[in-house]
Amino acid sequence: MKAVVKPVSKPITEETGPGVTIYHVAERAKVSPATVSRVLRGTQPVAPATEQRVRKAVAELRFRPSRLGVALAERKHAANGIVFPDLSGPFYTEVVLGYEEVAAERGRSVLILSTRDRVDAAQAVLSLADRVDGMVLFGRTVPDDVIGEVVATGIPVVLLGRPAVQGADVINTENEQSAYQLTRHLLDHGHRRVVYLGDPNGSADAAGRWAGVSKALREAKRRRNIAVCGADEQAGHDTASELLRGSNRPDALVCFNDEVALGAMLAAEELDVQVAITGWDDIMAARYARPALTTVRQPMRELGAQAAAALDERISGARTELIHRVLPTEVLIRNSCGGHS
Amino acid sequence: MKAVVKPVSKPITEETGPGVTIYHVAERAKVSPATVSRVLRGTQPVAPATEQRVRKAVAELRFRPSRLGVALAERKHAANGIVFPDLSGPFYTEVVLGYEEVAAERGRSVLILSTRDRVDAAQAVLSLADRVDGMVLFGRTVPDDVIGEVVATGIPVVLLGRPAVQGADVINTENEQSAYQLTRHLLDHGHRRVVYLGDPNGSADAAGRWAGVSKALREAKRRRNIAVCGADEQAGHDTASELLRGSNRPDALVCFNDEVALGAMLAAEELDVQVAITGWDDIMAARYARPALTTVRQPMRELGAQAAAALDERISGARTELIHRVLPTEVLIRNSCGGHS
DNA sequence: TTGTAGGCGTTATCAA
DNA sequence: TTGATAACGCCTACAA
Repeated sequence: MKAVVKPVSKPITEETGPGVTIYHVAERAKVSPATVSRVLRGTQPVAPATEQRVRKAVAELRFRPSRLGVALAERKHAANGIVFPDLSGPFYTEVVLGYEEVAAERGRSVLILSTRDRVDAAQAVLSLADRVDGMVLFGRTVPDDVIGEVVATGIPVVLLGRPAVQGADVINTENEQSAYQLTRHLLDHGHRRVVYLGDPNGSADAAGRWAGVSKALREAKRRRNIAVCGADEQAGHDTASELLRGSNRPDALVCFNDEVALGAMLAAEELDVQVAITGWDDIMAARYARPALTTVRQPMRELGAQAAAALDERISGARTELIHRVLPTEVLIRNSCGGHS
Repeated sequence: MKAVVKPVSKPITEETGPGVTIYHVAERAKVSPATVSRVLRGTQPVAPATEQRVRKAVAELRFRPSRLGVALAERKHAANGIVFPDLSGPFYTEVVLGYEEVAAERGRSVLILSTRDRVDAAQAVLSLADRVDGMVLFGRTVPDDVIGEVVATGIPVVLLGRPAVQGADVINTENEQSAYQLTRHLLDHGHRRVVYLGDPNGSADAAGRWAGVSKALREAKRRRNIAVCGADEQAGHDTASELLRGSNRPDALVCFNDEVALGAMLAAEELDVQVAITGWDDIMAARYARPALTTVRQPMRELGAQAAAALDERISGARTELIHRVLPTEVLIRNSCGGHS
């Protein structure tokens, strides 16, 4: 029996738990570290008797392989990142959950990064990039050139809710068609002056929705009104407030998302005016608002899950060509758009 | 000028970006790898001219130190974990955001793990434990013994919304006092038959709230009614539905959280009965429900932020003794508890 | 100020 | 079937 070759600085004591290395186990089981590794990973056959000894030693010393060592040797993190602008509202939340679930199934951990009012977002994203094997990026987080840099690092990137960037997969949810449908519905029910509340320059989603609204209005030979507006309750409230107070008051507001729509509802309530309102996302509050909010439901879990799967395919090399996928959404007509169902 | 000592398998070419190691940089700048490291980390003074050469080489080769190598050498992950049961509802979401924000400030990445209906939760938590330098665990995720194992691995652990476990920091939000206050309010306004909807065995929070309700009822010499109930909308709806249909119908329901309360409101609406209802958490839908839901607001962001800070203190060694902190909450009286403000 | 060399904890190739 | 050995990519005493 030869002596263990590598001299370990920390004397091999009977220490237990953290601090125990594969060398300690090897010594105790009277085998080489290589054999311990083989037993633990099942990469090569090991004699039953040897395996028993090794497993015994592992158990007695409570050995757990160091992720740090494994990661360096394998040259991979076994982790994915996900970057989102915020987590408010159930939208991102559900996406993250769907993502985490699938990633976990595939044995990958998930690192999150919120860029919410962070000035060094680009830096943060880049630094995340060298802690993961791949990452998904939501639109509205960092500019295109940063995404380019991430892609250049060589890790697979999946974009969500954002226009394509060279070298990255893209998964979006349908916007234009649903927005068109929503607007048609309003027009068909007699609404004449429809205004879109959102910022087409703010995100690809906002632009897509506006395109749909716009198309329906054009077809109906109606004015294509838009009120550029932020994406939260307050912005919705303030913008709607102004519109509803002005002359030539709108009779329908197609809002970028539910938060904006709910803010707008509040404004209408305050001013005691009747106006049809629609949102987007189907957040919980949308169901509880009175009248219940007409909105569009996106397959959020699915979006996250598909993103994780897409990443995994690229990381594992199972797929090399890029994908560009659009998931269908569902229009939910409730009462806020006029009381007809 | 001696040759670089360590022979690198990958020939040192003029390759750029990923794959470039500190040796490539060293060679190009005609210094040793050690010097490159010194420049990049600023750990030791380096002659200005040398520094220039190194920085130039770094830029030209687009060198980024491998996290894998750094982590192993430093023997730390520079990452924290957070384990939560779910992300539904803004509660966990906000906590995670507060956590991530502070962790990022301190230069740590955040790994998330959701245990939601995952059968191998314990395994997942343990495996997360060896990818991070410390972690926070929400109550209702894994049993005490698993937490014990995590603590045994040697990493600092912070518990949230869960009774103390040997060796871990604990941060909770106030439950009993607020529940007491809420119940007193109901009693003072003439409600006689108050029922608590929640499961004291389900979580420490649920138990604390029941304790407060219980105390108020006892003092008022009222029956201490409890209906064991899950923590989601559906459970709230079903439980309330049954209670409100039975004889001796309650005139007030103190619910474990807003989801339960909103479900209960739906049930009351369906049955067309009047009943005071209160929730907990102040989720967005609580404000939009009609009547608006009386509830209790917890400092969620703050909870996450404090958890991150606490973890950091322990990891950095700035603090060794354990803390056990309780953050104050705020009772928000709205209309669902009777219409008096 | 700079270089040498060993260590961090695994994995995996190549012999034996 | 098993062991020796060389990576993996960086950090940092210790020497010079």
